[in-house]
Amino acid sequence: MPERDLPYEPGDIEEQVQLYWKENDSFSVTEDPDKEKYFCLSMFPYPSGSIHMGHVRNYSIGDAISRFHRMLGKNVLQPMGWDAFGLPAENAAINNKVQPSDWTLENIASMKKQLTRLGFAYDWKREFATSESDYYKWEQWFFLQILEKGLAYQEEAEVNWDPVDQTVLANEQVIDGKGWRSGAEVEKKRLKQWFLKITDYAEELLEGTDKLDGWPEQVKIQQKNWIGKSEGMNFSFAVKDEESKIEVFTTRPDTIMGVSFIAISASHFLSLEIAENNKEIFNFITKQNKIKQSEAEFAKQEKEGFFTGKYAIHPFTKKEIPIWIANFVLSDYGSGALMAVPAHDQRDFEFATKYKLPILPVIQSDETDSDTLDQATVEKNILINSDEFDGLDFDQAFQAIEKKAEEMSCGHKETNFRLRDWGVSRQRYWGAPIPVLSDGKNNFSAKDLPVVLPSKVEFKGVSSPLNEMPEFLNVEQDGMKLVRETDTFDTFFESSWYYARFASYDNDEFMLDDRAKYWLPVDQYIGGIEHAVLHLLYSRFFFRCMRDMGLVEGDEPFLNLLCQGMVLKDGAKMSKSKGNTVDPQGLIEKYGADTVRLFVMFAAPPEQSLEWSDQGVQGAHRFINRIWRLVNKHIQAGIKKESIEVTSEACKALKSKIHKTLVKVKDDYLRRHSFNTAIAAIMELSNDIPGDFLDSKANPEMREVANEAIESILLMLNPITPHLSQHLWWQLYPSESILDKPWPTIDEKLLVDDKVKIAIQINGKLRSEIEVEKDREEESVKSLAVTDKKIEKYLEGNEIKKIIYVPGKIINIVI
RNA sequence: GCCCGGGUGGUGGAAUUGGUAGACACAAGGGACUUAAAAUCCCUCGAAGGAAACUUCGUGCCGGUUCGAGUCCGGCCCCGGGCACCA
Repeated sequence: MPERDLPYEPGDIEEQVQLYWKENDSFSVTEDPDKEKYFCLSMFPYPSGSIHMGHVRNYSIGDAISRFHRMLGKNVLQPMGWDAFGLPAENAAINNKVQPSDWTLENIASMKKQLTRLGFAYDWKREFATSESDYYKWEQWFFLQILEKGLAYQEEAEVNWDPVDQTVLANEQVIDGKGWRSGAEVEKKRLKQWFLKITDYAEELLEGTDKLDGWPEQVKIQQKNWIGKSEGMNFSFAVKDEESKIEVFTTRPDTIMGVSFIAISASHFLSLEIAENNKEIFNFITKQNKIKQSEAEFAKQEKEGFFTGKYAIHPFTKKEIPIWIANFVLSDYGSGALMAVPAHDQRDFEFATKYKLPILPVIQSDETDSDTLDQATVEKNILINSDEFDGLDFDQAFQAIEKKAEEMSCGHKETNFRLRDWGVSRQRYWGAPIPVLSDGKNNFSAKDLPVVLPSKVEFKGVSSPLNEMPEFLNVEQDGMKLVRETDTFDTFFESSWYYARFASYDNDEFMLDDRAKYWLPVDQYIGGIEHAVLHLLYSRFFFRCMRDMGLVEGDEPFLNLLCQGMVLKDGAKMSKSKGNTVDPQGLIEKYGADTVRLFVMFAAPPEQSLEWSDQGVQGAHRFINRIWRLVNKHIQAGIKKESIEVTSEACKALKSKIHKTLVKVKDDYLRRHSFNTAIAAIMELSNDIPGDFLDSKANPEMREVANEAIESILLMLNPITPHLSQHLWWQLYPSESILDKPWPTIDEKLLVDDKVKIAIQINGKLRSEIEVEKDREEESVKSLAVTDKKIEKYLEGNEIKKIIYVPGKIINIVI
């Protein structure tokens, strides 16, 4: 019997348990064909220097899921790495005069220490940072494969340009249209940039979304909206007295007869043409084209436009339709022009109202008098005022209009996607260099050249180091003078395939090997909702590219997805800028890792935001102390493992409670990911152990059931408070590891009660309650209900109209 | 502006498929233990009325469906997040 070590000292216990894990290499896994594999992955962090509560929450959830699945006998892989390229390293370099690489490595070291202190079950041998050339050389190789397949191309694109600092700015570096350092008015600048043809996969990504059964509905909707497939028609409007034509795309070809103007964007070729001879329009489009606007800003701006003085010819009626330049037309969707139908589109309606343009209703609705309309009617319905198309519904009209347009060669059916190709070029230092050479006209793979960052280059706070290294920049290949690409990859490039590299982490010869086919797809992915679109969509795209190269099998990288909510304090998101952060480090030192983990898991369901509470942390700590005392009391009473028949009511009741709790907690962990209710159920069970069961004077039957309760509690808590569970398990079974203990076998017979409580309602209001045998006949239960003392007085003088009986639950008497 | 979430006691939350609203905690109040404090243990704890039994009301607001609605439907208000005016 080990020495009793009251009171609970988390620091010592956790250190001791973690040392045991380290010495036994407890979380190192390899491929095992005999076991079911389970790949549990939490989104890897950017190494900012120290972990925050969001990390603690994210990784506590991932660790609980990993440890639980290990108890189910699976071969569980839970790796961790570092998303190490990015802007903050450059900023720190400028501010602190350190190299981004040094700064990043230091941050990784301190964050790794913190994660280890929290006791997360990571297979650290697989750790990598994306800024290591051993990692990014593979994505450079991968990019060259993509390039050869024709999935990468160069094109001019707009960037934010700071004219004072002479540098490209990220969106977050633009504040109120000004550069964050210089304060200079930011300009749009066009640069040649690399794009990946994600649009080639648009249809497949969209179809795949529906098959993601393990993903939250809201994330799937966001992805679908982002891909944005819309089916409609393309119409070609001739410009009066001119050769040119305006192409428009519409999802509502049925409203073609209601077109009252054509709206074109400020960067449409016709706008630019007219601006040459019109100062006013020139100023208008210059203003529109000056700075890049976010979509939200674009949406909120007051509708503005200019009449071009030109007219388009309606393809069917040949009527003249004014052409307007309008600020609500996107330049990079469709053709940058649209047919405006104010009666049936709200934006068109607002514009038409402002500029007194005609509103022509062509779809039947309750309100068809255009003079009294106060908003557009967007619902599909029967066509009116549309000549030969009158009386048709949407589908019929679509067909008829399509046929006529085909005959007149002025339009055709078209499918449009919202999704645009992924621009991967960044004009930065701290990123993976794009491995391409150019002779000024053509691009060539930098296949036989070292593509890693040259180590002798010092970071000076300007874009790529290669810019300043003519001897490195200019190379000769087969007698041709070539120039090296100086841009680096978007950091989403690294995070789009890192999950796969964990499987083949030590392969020097190949990007991925057969081990990736064993481990992938990720069975459970956990991370913030802010990655609902970009990161997850790019990963799904890359996975398909890797599939098409035979590197991985299947279509999707992430089978199940859990998006955890934000951590709030005083109702606002915890952030440095708001100054409302709580440092996890201090809490871990004060209460221990188990308390912090227990609190973040108990305070809210994982998908919801979590309101921080210092008192809640104390509560979690108190519960751990209660378990500590409970187990110690139990051990002091003396454990005798004997299989004893359970006969007394109290013992039967507790045994039943144990098994019901085991079922609930397993379901909460496995299916519902409802850790807060799982913990609540464990608390209930621990409250339900009668005090005298833990007394040395208790009979063997009571002691036996108490022992079962204690063991179950430790096993159920193990995924959340692994140090406490392991330490106390050692008190019961010295030197036995709890990590691979299976989930206790559930005795189905104990889950069903002989007697059930039935609520009795009168007209839906609770009036009484009776207890009956669980398989008692319906008629018999009903007659018991109507003769119940409390019920009788309500029935007096009233006629029973109906009795509804929900077996085992409720009786409703309608009077 | 659009899209997606959410709104339940003093607080965090529970109610899993339309079936007893408030599980489990936190805070507060009262009590026990203690010389005292801390820790621990016990009791009370949605609102109003009532001595009590109990009654009425109550899940953002208004209406609907249903024997029965926190849960489903329609309309609205507020809060949070995302964004792409997608024609």
